[in-house]
Amino acid sequence: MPEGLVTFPKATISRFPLYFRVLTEYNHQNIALVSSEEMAQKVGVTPSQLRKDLSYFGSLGIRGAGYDVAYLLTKIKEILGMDRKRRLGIIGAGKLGMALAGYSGLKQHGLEVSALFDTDQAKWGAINEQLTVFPLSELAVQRERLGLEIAVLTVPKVAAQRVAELAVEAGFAALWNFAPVRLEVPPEIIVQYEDIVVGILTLSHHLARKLGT
Amino acid sequence: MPEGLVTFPKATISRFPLYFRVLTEYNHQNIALVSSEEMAQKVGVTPSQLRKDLSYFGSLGIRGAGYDVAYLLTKIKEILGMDRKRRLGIIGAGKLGMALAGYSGLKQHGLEVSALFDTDQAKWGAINEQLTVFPLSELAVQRERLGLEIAVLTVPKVAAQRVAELAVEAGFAALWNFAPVRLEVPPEIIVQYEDIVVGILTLSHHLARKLGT
DNA sequence: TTGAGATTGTGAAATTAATCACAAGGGGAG
DNA sequence: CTCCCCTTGTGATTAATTTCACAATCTCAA
Ligand SMILES: NC(=O)c1ccc[n+]([C@@H]2O[C@H](COP(=O)([O-])OP(=O)(O)OC[C@H]3O[C@@H](n4cnc5c(N)ncnc54)[C@H](O)[C@@H]3O)[C@@H](O)[C@H]2O)c1
Ligand SMILES: NC(=O)c1ccc[n+]([C@@H]2O[C@H](COP(=O)([O-])OP(=O)(O)OC[C@H]3O[C@@H](n4cnc5c(N)ncnc54)[C@H](O)[C@@H]3O)[C@@H](O)[C@H]2O)c1
Repeated sequence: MPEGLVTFPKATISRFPLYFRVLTEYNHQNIALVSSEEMAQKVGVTPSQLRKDLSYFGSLGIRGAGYDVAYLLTKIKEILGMDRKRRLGIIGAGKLGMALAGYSGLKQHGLEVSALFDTDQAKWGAINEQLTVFPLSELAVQRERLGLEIAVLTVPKVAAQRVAELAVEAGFAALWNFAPVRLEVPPEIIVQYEDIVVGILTLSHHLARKLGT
Repeated sequence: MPEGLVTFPKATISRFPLYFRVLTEYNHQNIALVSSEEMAQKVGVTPSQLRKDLSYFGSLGIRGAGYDVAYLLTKIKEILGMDRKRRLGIIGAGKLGMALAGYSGLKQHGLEVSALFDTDQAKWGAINEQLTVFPLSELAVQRERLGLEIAVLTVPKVAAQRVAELAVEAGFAALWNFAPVRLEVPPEIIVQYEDIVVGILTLSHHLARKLGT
């Protein structure tokens, strides 16, 4: 089955990080082999959904036995692009930007925050041994120097479109946008939106339904 | 059409916050009437999807004319439970918890962070005029006193399950969980997961595909 | 008051996603 | 080496969601 031609539900990819997490746990517990049933239970999906999800990327299991934990981990890393380190530059060294810069969950997944950028002069300079906040004018130079691929947008929403354009000009291939606005960028640029308000308002809706507003 | 009986796609609700945002903009610009085509364009959905989404909640537009901005805003507020203020208690006054506590986007949607809780004694006390960090033992008392409904979990993942149980015991009706773990709670408790790693790994996958890993 | 023009609301059709159910192997006991 | 048991991989089926296309009906101008 030629991997490049298969199409699969968009939701499939969003389940892979969850598979990755439970596999990491099994690995820690020195469990070498796991069945789709056991794993699916832990993730909260059906076994057939798990098997179907994996099947889009080849025949990754062992019939009659289950899935080899270590092997499946390396395959999932490959699928999610975790087989090599990806470097992030955070634009907007404010409350959220600084929280993300100090979030260990990123490094655990091969994602390294390597620089921050801000227009506020007062924020420029080293934060610690590894991290420095640069002025925006350094965007292209530091991207090149540090090998940054992904720009994280944690600037106020009014600045987001302009900053996105600067990031594209500076050569970033992908944007991870936390500002609550839709960005206009060239089609070859990958954009991932992270909209926290959608989550809490979904919750609020359920709450309103349950309580009768 | 009896509102309570209609079923609709889960994704419908997650589009309402986006509709709300563009309507707020129209409102600011003193635009009173807007067509599904114009609005859909701005949000990034098809006009028929927008109309279908709204139709699940009644006949909210005016045939031949469009949607009345002010009216639709009040209806969407109702649907999303924004017609009254909801109070949040943040458990875990760390990097992310503090960022959320200072996030103006919440208040703009009728969501008010009214207290924080932490086990770390060094964090206890007032942050500013409005906000205080309490010890976890105060959870039930302060929930009652301040009218907190939603517990925001921004604690390390190893603590999340235990903290969720404490929040339920303390009488919270809903949990907004930022820790990367599935929570075991009674079925009547509403849980919304916010998993940032899913987003960035989805992006990483697209990047790997595009660049050939 | 009437008719032309516009845009909604919505069944039906098309598309996409999830589940089912079982044939196709692989493992291991004897 | 063989046979039985077990679990995967996957077509077929069912379910969910989106898109289509047009009848319904509202506005506005004359
Ligand atoms: N704080 C949160 O918890 C949270 C949650 C979800 C989304 N967001 C979104 O993230 C963004 C940042 O929020 P925040 O709370 O961290 O705000 P903040 O004000 O704390 O930080 C914004 C930072 O961006 C910098 N900045 C402003 N204009 C800039 C520009 N043109 N180029 C580079 N840097 C610029 C500011 O100097 C500041 O350091 C906002 O769009 C917000 O809606 C925040
Ligand atoms: N930092 C981020 O940008 C980010 C992003 C996404 C998700 N998260 C998740 O959010 C959670 C918090 O992350 P963080 O970076 O803010 O960590 P942090 O270490 O800065 O903050 C954690 C806070 O929780 C407190 N705490 C620990 N155990 C507790 C308990 N049992 N009860 C109450 N409070 C307790 C600690 O004292 C600390 O103040 C983690 O689960 C993390 O995976 C963080």
